[in-house]
Amino acid sequence: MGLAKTEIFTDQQNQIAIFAKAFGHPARVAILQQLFKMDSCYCGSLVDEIGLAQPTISQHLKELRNLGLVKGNVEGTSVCYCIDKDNWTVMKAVMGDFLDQDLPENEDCC
Amino acid sequence: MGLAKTEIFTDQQNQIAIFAKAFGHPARVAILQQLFKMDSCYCGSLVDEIGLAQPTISQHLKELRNLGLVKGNVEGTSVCYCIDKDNWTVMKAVMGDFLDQDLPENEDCC
DNA sequence: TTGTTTAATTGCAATATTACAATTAATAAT
DNA sequence: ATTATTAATTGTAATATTGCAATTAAACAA
Repeated sequence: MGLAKTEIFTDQQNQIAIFAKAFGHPARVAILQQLFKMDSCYCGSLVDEIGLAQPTISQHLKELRNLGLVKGNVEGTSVCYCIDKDNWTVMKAVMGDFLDQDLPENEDCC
Repeated sequence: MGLAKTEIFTDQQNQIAIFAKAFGHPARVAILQQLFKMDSCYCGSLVDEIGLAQPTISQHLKELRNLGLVKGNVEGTSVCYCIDKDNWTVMKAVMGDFLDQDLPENEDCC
């Protein structure tokens, strides 16, 4: 069908998947890395830096904004984007709980 | 188009996106959590546990296997799956470098 | 007001993903 | 050999994602 059956999963599982999806495209990874590097950035700078068309970058920014990982500040005709530190911390905690799982040392079937 | 322009991104950015995509579906998150919890698991057990059809689980397992996060061991008519600890560690390092970025404390445009 | 600049939105085409029924493959059991 | 069990594969339908041209919106500048 193409649509995930989210209702059969826990909120935690769905939230991990939603955050992970945000990082599931290299353009969004690049945007976030650039925002970390520059502390803040304009949409046009990201277009120049990354090399995708302006509507494409704008669309990826929208997804990151909707997730709360990025926030934007209107400055005249420009919009200055930056990482939302608080939500980044929340995301890191959620992903960390998942990624930092550990297996018991003993058994291993494979 | 629907296909990411991977050639304009760094290997690191693409690799982060590929790993993240693996976690971008709650079924794969659930499968991995179950494998951590049980240490190992049969495909049929995952079908019962998660509640998606057998071909669907099998397909998700295949993706996780192709990425190297999971490995399978044939035991008669069953296949025992478990986490590939070594590759999980590699993945954690790659994702960690990305997630643990820090901003300078001072400036903040937004 | 009229242009200029910057970013968001719309519309569309192409590809990817998700899900499952039906089938096939492989091994074990009788 | 036949049957049962388990998982992979195939085929197909539905939805999602990606990318960009064209357009629109909003703020500033002259």
